This record gives sequence, C-alpha cells and structure tokens, in this order.
Amino acid sequence: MSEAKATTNFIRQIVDRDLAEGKNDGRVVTRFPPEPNGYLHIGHAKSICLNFGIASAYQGQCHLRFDDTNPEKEDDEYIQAIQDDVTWLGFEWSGPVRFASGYFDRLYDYAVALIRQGLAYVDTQSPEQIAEMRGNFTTPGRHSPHRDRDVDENLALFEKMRDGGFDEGAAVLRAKIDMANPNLTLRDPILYRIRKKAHHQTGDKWVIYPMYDFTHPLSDAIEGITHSLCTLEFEEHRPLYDWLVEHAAIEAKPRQYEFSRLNLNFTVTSKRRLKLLVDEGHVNGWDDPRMPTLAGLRRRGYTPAAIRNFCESVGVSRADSVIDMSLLEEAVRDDLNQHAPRAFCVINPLKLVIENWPQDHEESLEVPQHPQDESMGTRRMPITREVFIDQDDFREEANKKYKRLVLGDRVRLRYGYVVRAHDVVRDDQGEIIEIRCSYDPDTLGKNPENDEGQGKLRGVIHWVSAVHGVPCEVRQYDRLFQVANPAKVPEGGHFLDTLNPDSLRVLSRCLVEPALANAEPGSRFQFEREGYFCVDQDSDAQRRVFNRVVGLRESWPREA
RNA sequence: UGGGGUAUAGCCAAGUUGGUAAGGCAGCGGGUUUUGAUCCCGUCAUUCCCAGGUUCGAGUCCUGGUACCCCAGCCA
Repeated sequence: MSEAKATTNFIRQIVDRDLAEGKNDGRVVTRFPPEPNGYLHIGHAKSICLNFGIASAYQGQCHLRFDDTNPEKEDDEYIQAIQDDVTWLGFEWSGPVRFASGYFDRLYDYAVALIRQGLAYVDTQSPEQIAEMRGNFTTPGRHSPHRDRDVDENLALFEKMRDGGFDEGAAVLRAKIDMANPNLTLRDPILYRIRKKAHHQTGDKWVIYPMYDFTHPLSDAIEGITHSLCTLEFEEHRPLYDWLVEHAAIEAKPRQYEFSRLNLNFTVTSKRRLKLLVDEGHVNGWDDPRMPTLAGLRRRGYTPAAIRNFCESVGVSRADSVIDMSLLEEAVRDDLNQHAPRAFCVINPLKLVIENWPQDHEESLEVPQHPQDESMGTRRMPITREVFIDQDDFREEANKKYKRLVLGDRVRLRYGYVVRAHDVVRDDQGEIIEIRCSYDPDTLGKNPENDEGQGKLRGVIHWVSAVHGVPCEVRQYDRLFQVANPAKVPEGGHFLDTLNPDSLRVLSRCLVEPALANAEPGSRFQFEREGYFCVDQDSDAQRRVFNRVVGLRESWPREA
C-alpha cells in the first residue's frame, strides 16, 4: 500500500546533525548532476530520489545541473530526455535548469586565482609523459619539469591555452598538490585540458574545458549546495573536492558524501553498455521496454510512484549491493494493483461455443472496473454464444488441482455464467480448435443449485466475446540477460554473450474486450489472471499493442 | 603492489552513550475470495565475516586475520 515510509539512512543522519549544529544557516541544498551523455537509468533514479527526497524532507532545494564539461561525449538530445525523465519521475527542480558550462567564465577566473596563489601551473609535457610521471600504486610520482614556472609565465601560458595557441594535448593546467600522495587524484590533478570542439551550450567560445574534479566542487560552491551526494567511486576525489573548495575563496563550503550505487541483477546499468545495446541494435532504442532506462521503464508501463517506492525500499548505504529484480517488479504490482482498472484479454484464443445459448442472443454485463475499489465504476462487457478463452484454461483431463475448464466439468466464465464442457472439435492435425459447452442460465451472479451433487466449481476463467472481441498484439518481456551479473564477463567472453534471445515475445492473435478498443497509449490495465499491461505508443486505431509490464504473482502447484 | 572503502537472513537494510537483533522483498503454513491475484493471520538470524580479548553484559569497544569493491583518463 501507499508510499513506502522513509526509513532513516546515514545521509539523513548527517543532515540532521548539521541542522542540529546550525550549519549552513539551516539550509539544505542538494543537486542532481547528470552528464548529458546518455539516458537516465534506474540507478539514476536512486540518486534523483535521494537528492530530491532529502531536499523536500528538509524544506530545502534541489538543483538540476548538467555536468557538461566534455563536449566530445555529450549531446543536446540527452539534455531534453533527462529533463523529461526527472519530471516524469515526479520531481521539480528549484530554479532554472543549470549547466556547469554556465560557470565557465567564473571557473576560468578561479583557475587564474589559483595560478596567482602559486597553486596551479601549466604543464606542457605530453599526455604520455604526464601519465608516466604520475607513478602508480607503489611508486610515487615525480615533479613535472614545469612545476615551478613562475606565476607570470603560467598566467601567460594559460591565456595562450584559452586563446587557442596550443594544439590539443599540448598543454594542461594542473593543481600543485603532492606528487607523492598515495591518493593518485592528488598527484597534481589536471584542471583544464584543450579540446577544440564546439560545445553544445557554449558553442565555440572555448577551446579549453575544465575537468570534472575542478568543475564539480566549484559549481557546488557557486550554487550554494550544502550536501553534494555522489556514488562511492568518487570517494578518493573528496580530498581534492575539499582542497578546491578551500582554495577557491568562495564563501560556501559544500560537503561531499558518497553512497553505493544501485545494481539490479539480470540487467546492466552502465551508460556504456546500455549505449552499446542501442547502437548495435540489440534493443529497439533507449526506450525499449526491456531497458532499465527510465524511458524504457516508462514505456514498459512502470509508474513513477512504483519507481519512487522501489528506491525508497532499497535504502541508502555504503555497502555494495545487487538488488533483486523481483523487488522492482513487486513495486509496480503494488502500485498497479491499487490503481489499474481491470480488463479481460485472451492471449492464446480458443473458441468456446455455448450450444444452448440462442443463436443471436447477446447480453451486456455490467462489471466493476476494480473489484476492490467501487469508486472506479463499472464497464459493460457483451457476452455472446461464442466466446474465446485461453488455450491454457482448458484441458481434456486434469486432476482436481487444475482450477480451470476440463472436459465434462464446470467452470465459471468470470462475471458471467457457469458452463460445462461437453465436447471438443479438432482440425485435420488433431488439434483442438473448439470446445462445445452448455451454460446454466440461472448462475448469473449466483452459484448453481447444488442439486447435481457436483460440489464446488473448479474455478473462474476470463473470456472475450467472439463477436465483440478486439484483435490486439501483446508483447511479453523477459529479463534482458540470462545471468544474474552480465557485467561479470568470463575470460575471452563478451557481455553480449549472455543476452536473453527470448527477452521479447510478440503474440499477435490476442483478443481484448471491446471496452479497450480505444485505450490511450500509456494507459495501464490489469488483464485479469494474466498481469499488468500498458498500451504501447505503437498503438493506433488499426493496431492495438499492449506491453506486459509484469505478470501477476503465480503460486499454483507444479503438478496440477 | 600503495591508498581508500564495505561485511547483519536468499536479496536489501535498521541498529548512534555497550543492555539482550527493526522493517521491506523472497520463502513457508493457514484464512477470505466469481482473478491460482489482492487482502488477512502466523512463521522465518540463540546470532551479526572469522579468531581472540575487555565487560555482569559486545552487532556495537580492543587486537589480529579473511573476503569483496574502488583508484594508475587530458572521462564523469
């Protein structure tokens, strides 16, 4: 039921403590800082929910800031898609959409200020030399021969960098920190590099671009971010973050805190791999319903509330973890069970002829949209002499655990009458193509008189009128990968090796009840006894396509 | 290999001055049910990575191990 209640986590405890100590004048300002180089996925949802969630829990603010410092990988396409996803998830950022690139001028000034303080220098070594001089885990780095250039020369050189006087790779600006530090990010980290590429926001104004490590803390400080939340891999960057905040002479002192990223089994959540799936055509785009992207989940039929509840339920900690896909699925079921109207859809149709039903007789049954929620109203469902039921709902013989139609036995057509199967009709191959049955007219809305000594009905099955049923296509999805951890590739293998070849099953001979003939793309239903479905955007008046969001929980005896 | 992290049930995760292991998901058993769904009830860690130690008392403190994750981009 309802929104999962927020449990505490270490981030909230830090905020509580800061507030108790009166830090930041009681302000709480967070930010969600995506790089526009791909679509957002379920892992980002965790970060979005955390950042926006903290802000709203403390009457604070959360900024949306594009961390766009690398024009080579970024694209305008992603900027709109990311905003759409955040909005769709149900969050509203405070103020305008921000861009790190919007701070390039100020960032440049901060860099100049560092140079003036003797804390940064222009290094004109080659990339190879710089890498080689950095040392490694066991060997300390060595000073660049340019480390002690005087301030004026550095200023002139940095200006020359800015003005295009160097080729790409010919010079970088570095912070002067500690080449022997065991933390490699402190070995005179590069602050600016030369890229003669147009930037999606700043055009060709710049040929030098600041690095993430330089940009992020200063952007946070500029925006007055109080709590800068990021994932664990940035932990060793924190000393540099603090160093820059310390030396850049900005009043604000944002603090960085790291949490573990969200991993889901049987899928991948790395932009690189997701992009590969798209680029090589293993899926049909970023919004393919099998993708763990927000766009994919949305198209699949996931609701924002389901994803928010899911993120709440997985919690926030610093321990590496892999969340079971079933938790995500349970989150949508929970939401859709409450809110999705019910409908009948026969996936694999098998004709059922009610022999004692008058030839052209029709009845219109009034059935609830949601059996547990009267406020959702009712709909009309026509029943006729011939209906379709699912092939899986009929057997010529079965033990009593099989709660569906069996030759010679009775079952209820849900919301309609009780029928008894008498006979089957076969085609030339011997396949059953039709069931002949009779109905008991006195069983609408009540149980049959028990004078036949039959005991209880076997069960209840769904059906669709053969006359009024609407043809549709159903797309059933399965996990994208066959192994729990596709990112763990064995020696000599490739992560694509474990792609699930049956992740998409298209069933095109399905029949849905007429009430759904004009269902809007994006609308969601529970197809009773089948699962939750969402009208795909490929649907139109001619063709109706339903995506299976997730099946109903199933718990019936294997032997039946 | 140097540094930085993390270990509580099948999967997550609370546990903050040491006081006798929350909660969710999964599982199991039962009840209601015109969806094998939902809903409801019950059950599910004598034990917290391991080994010692301190203490009346340790998941929490101390010592020593072990396992896993991250870092050697002019990516973020």
